[in-house]
Amino acid sequence: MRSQSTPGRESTTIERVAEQAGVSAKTVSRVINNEPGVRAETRERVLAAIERLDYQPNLAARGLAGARSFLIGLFYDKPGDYLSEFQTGAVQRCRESNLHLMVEPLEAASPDLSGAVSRLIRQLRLEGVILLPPLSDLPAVHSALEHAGIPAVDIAPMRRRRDAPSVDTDDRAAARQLTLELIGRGHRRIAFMLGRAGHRATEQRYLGFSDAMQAHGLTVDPQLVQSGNFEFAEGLECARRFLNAAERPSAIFASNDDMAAAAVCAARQMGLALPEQLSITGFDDAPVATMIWPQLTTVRQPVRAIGRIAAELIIQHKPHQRGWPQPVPRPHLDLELIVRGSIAPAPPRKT
Amino acid sequence: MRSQSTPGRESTTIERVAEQAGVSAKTVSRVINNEPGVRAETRERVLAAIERLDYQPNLAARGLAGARSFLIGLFYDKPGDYLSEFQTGAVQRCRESNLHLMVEPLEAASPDLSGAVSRLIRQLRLEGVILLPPLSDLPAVHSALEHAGIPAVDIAPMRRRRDAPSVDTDDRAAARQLTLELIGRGHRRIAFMLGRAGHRATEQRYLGFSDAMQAHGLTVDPQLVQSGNFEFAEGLECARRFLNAAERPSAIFASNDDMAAAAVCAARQMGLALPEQLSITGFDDAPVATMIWPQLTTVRQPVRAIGRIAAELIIQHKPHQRGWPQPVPRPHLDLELIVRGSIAPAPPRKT
DNA sequence: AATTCAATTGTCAACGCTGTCAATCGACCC
DNA sequence: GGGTCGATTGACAGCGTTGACAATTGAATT
Repeated sequence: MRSQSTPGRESTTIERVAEQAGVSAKTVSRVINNEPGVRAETRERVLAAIERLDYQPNLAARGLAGARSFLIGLFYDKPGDYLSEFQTGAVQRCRESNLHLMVEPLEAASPDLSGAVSRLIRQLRLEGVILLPPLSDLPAVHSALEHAGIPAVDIAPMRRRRDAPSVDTDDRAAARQLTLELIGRGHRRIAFMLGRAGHRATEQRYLGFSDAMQAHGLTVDPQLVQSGNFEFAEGLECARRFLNAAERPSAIFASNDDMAAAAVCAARQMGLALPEQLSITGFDDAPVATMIWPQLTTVRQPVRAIGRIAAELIIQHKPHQRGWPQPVPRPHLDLELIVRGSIAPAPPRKT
Repeated sequence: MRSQSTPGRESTTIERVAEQAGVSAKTVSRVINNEPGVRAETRERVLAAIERLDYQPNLAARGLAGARSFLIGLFYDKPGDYLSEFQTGAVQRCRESNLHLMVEPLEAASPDLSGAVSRLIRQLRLEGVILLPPLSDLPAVHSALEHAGIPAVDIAPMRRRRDAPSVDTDDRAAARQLTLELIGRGHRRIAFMLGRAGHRATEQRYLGFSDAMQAHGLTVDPQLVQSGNFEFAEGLECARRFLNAAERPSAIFASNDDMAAAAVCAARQMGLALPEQLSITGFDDAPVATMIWPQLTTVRQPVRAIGRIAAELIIQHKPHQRGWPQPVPRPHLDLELIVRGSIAPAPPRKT
């Protein structure tokens, strides 16, 4: 035998299982891969042997010999709370199919993005890739992946690609609903804080807001639509501008919770009573939503579920069909409106 | 040739590079692995060929043929903001050595924890594993790893294992320093909110607090030391108990920012002016620290750097030396005290 | 009983690389 | 000129699994 570096660690091979079960290695392989054409009784016997020997197939060997690699890539740009939540969902789904997730941070702004992607996929032979925004909108990434013939799932992309699956939630509908909560409480003059440009969420949330306002014949004051870039700091500035406007809004709809938290701070610093004098809504149900007072009315994103579905889409994709079937899967996910203390009936209008 | 499932995707092999460079495959392998005993000129030639052909060695093949797998595992229990930050640091370091990180969530409470660990390492042949708390303190995990002869780095473990490396920060010193900031502002009656039991941070932060109090001859009222379990909700309860105490503390030291945010909420609901009537400190410099008003005085954890170092330790570990060298590496990391608006001089004492 | 055919199982090579060990090279020495 | 020795390089056999294809089995059919 060849000297193994890890002393004494001979792990069971498929050969040993075959011996135990009294079949050939190939048959064991068939059982492992759930291939058809194995008699039930034989399958049982093999399964028992696997169990008895506590056999685990070697991933590297499977990857080398076969067409599959059992590896899925998760490419992201910036870390964040939602990332770990998302990846946990994705890993869960992977486990059910004996796949593994390789997380790879990628500089969205890097000049050699497509080179980096190309190197990764050739090195790892990924079976598929999940792209988190803003990577899900970068042509450099898409083309490298497509060139290699590797299926990719876009998460919340700005523009859906033809023949490519994506996972996203109906932010527009949720934003509409959230806005209706404000309108229903008598708010008429509502400020809207936009997110970062180039994100689907930014666009959709504004559209939903707009829908609701229009449906009620309310006009949106352009001065009350400004960007906070999804960041607390910029949200703070933005909120101050809103609150110093000639005619103060009675509510602020922030496109994410961080900015909503900023609005809370700004309002408090100006001595406004919350939520009596100003209603505030956020989006995402981020940790901060319940760590401030008043707690934010917001929309919960099923982040873990989205991760799970993204993995599911890759897994469902049949390797031999290059490209995706028509129609491309478009799973639907429901958002949950969460009403908390940060909104209240609009104060009586000063004449 | 054997039919590849990915049509037309013939990636360059080591053989092709060898041909280009006019050497044998083995020599190319030597260059790739930085093995000694290759003439400089030859090395150049091979490197040039690799460059020209844009060759990427196949990970599965390397893993199968050689003693290494080029895979490091990151085992965690619960996702969270710090996880994605940590893993990003770890991946960065891995990249520099052409390694990859496999993230694997593991149920700390699972009855078959050691089985799960054992299956993972046999399937993946991990070169090393990074254990995030609380996994870094579970004997089931350690023993499975040790049994397989796989090096593991414990992150912030409660008890350091003999002959096993760990990465942690000097929370005790930082907590001491933070407490001194309070004492220096005249605070004498300070409440301490503990974290979750079984975490090193919980223990060390309290000790640091205790150190500082003792150094100044201040007594710690046992009624003012209670646990908020590192969670906002429980922190809220805990803060209320502190603030309703017969003699109210003039400051609260919360063991993390989430609980500090809870203290802020609790105080505000009781109508206290912050920070004039109550100073509050947190720990970690979590996102919430700067998203509330007043912003939290806290301690920044170099999370990404810790991740990087954890990977470094695994990488430095020489595979042929089973176990770790004496003395086991104990890298030192500095914490950064960040003074923000949540602390102020103690109000004059009533009497 | 011979034939047929689908179902089941096995044989063998190959996946792309590295470990082992042998071969070659070239400088240096007697 | 031949010999010696360390430095380089190469030949070759796997690593553990799966793909292609051949072999075997056994029930149904003639």
